[in-house]
Amino acid sequence: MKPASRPPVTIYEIAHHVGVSTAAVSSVLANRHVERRIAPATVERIRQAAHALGYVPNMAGRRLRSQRAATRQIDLAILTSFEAPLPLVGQALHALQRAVEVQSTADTRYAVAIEMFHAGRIREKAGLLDADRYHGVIITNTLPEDDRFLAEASLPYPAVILGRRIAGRCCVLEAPEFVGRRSAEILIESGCRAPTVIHGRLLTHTTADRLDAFCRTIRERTRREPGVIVSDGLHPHQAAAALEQHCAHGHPVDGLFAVTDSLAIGAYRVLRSLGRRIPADVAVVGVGDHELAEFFDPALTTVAGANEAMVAEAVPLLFRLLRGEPVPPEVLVVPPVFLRESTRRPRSQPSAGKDPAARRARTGR
Amino acid sequence: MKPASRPPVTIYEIAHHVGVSTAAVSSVLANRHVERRIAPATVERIRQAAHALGYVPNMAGRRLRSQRAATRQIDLAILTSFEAPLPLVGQALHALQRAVEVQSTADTRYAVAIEMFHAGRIREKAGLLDADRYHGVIITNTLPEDDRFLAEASLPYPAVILGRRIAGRCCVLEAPEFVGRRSAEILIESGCRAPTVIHGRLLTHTTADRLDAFCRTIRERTRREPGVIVSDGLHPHQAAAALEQHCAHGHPVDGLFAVTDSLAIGAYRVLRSLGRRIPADVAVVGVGDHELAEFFDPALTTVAGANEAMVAEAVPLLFRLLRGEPVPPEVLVVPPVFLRESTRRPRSQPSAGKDPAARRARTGR
DNA sequence: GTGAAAGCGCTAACAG
DNA sequence: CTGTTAGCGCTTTCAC
Repeated sequence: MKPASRPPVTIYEIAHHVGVSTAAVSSVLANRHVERRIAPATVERIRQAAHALGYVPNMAGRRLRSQRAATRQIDLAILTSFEAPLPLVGQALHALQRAVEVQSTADTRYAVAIEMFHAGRIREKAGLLDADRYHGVIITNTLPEDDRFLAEASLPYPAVILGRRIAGRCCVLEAPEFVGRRSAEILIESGCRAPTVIHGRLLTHTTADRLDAFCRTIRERTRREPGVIVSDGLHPHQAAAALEQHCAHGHPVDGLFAVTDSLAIGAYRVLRSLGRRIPADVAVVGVGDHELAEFFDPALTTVAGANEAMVAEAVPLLFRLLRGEPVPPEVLVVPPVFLRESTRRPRSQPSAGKDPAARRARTGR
Repeated sequence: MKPASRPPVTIYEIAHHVGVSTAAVSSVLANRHVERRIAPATVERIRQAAHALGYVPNMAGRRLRSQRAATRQIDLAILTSFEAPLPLVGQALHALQRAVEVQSTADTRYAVAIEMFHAGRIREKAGLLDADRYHGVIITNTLPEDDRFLAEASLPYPAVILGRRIAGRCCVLEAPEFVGRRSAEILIESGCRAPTVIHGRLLTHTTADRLDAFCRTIRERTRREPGVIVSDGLHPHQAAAALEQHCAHGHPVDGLFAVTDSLAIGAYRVLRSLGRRIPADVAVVGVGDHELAEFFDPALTTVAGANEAMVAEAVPLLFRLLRGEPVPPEVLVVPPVFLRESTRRPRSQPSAGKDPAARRARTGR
């Protein structure tokens, strides 16, 4: 943020500067000087002055006045973090746009904006609490710090929160524990003895829940500690590095749960380069937010992140809030599960005796 | 679009309805009734009335008035089609947000909106020509029909066009022919005898250019016609279906250029299921807009779409337009090339004699 | 506790 | 051809 500069230039100043009326300036700026039959020389002087003075139109003023056809504009926003993977934002955006298109009437138009904050620092986002910006927002990809802020802050507009539970707000969530538990079960059913989870250092509400549920389920069912790999970030590169190091340290891995799709992609590459076959040597379960999961080789089994489903719930909720209708404080979405090749471990386990790495992993040591 | 309904409710009507002044209504609606010490009963009645009448605040009015601290708001938008792949939009959005963050000052805030139109039907987009919405826009993912419209239309705000050349507008483009030509060269250098291109039915300026340049280069260098596969859409499924059918018809393919990354993904799967090895049997070149190209198996060689580079050029251009500074009518971006495994055809071609499909393909028949 | 009233920056109807 | 002026819907100061 740079310091403030001088106050905005108005058409009044331009008019004064050129020595004409504001009406003349207005019409020139709106390219309506032809109808107004303004002298070409004047038009030119007005344009020059506007440029020279650094005129920037005030859209609020323009809108307020020209809204003569009684078109009201509804301003919506999606609030997300810079660090978040874009696909979820893209999905939300797409769903919102489609809804908006349907909701649009001759006298109501919508604008969908995106606001980005730095993960964990939503409170520093300027203008967040201003009541003069948005009619409603969808908030997503927050970190726990952000959630805490949102719980205290009184946002001056209706909001739907995606993927987090925040007291007093309308939230759409993945059914808690589901993803972590099902992923653990899938790995166990695949015969894994050394199930391991990989996650990024920054844990959101959702990823923390997945991690916890996975670990708990593994402990309960196998009486062992699950392996845990912490990646610096969510990028495949980082996941690959973390997994590689984990394996290099001799930790056994024959089943991998990636709390996020991008982590699974990174894992695939390392496993391939280590000569570990999927699913024969290592079964992999990902979170299927990624539309390409089924195009991986082998196709990735996913306990699908509920993104799409969550978005589908959130958008109508936002419109209900906008209309002032009552909404449930919380909507749980149970994500679909896609069993694909990455966990379809053959019963006969043909490689068990041949591959030393696989055997070591499978014995849990 | 539904038909119009009654005109918007204002605080004046609420005030009238409840029998209080607009000042009272305003303070209640802004949750400032405590400072104003309004009677709880009145507060409640105002709230009820607002709800009952279906009050929707007019942000323009609010903003105009409360803009006392001289904060001016700059409204920017990214205009894209519903049908476009979201990654490009995501990149543009991200780049724009980061720029906006830097540009923000205490007295200037930015809002970045996204507007979506249906491919080829940008002219039907309501409010596109309204001067009271945006200070500037970035337009992308247009089809030729849209480009024609944009060339005629006089948009009432500065615009930067991504990936298309439109007379009289500031455009950022992939260096023409580069992607198609380089891709053709890479396949030829890989020893392909039956290079084939796959593209979607809808051709944008960019994809058409890639297709043309590819075909021309193949013809010039090999004196043969390139194979052409037309996919119904850009989705991997559709690409897979198209390629499968092409192969089923006995058309030889030993080199494939996918004008779009998602097409390459679909192709990978089909080739795998047909038992064709990449790159031994079929070399594949994609367009590397996809951040995951290097995580494919084998890693995909890409003549990178210039998306990232284009966006990096476009954002500063938009700000220069906003400041009224002169801009070049056209900026060409030469995309980087990433040679990866999908074209690293081994010199010895160990499979040439063994795989009948491969041999057939390689002889060009 | 509450109302009256002055504009925010702009457009457009109207009067020269 | 050009200027004057009345608001658009809202917030806020000031007066009661």
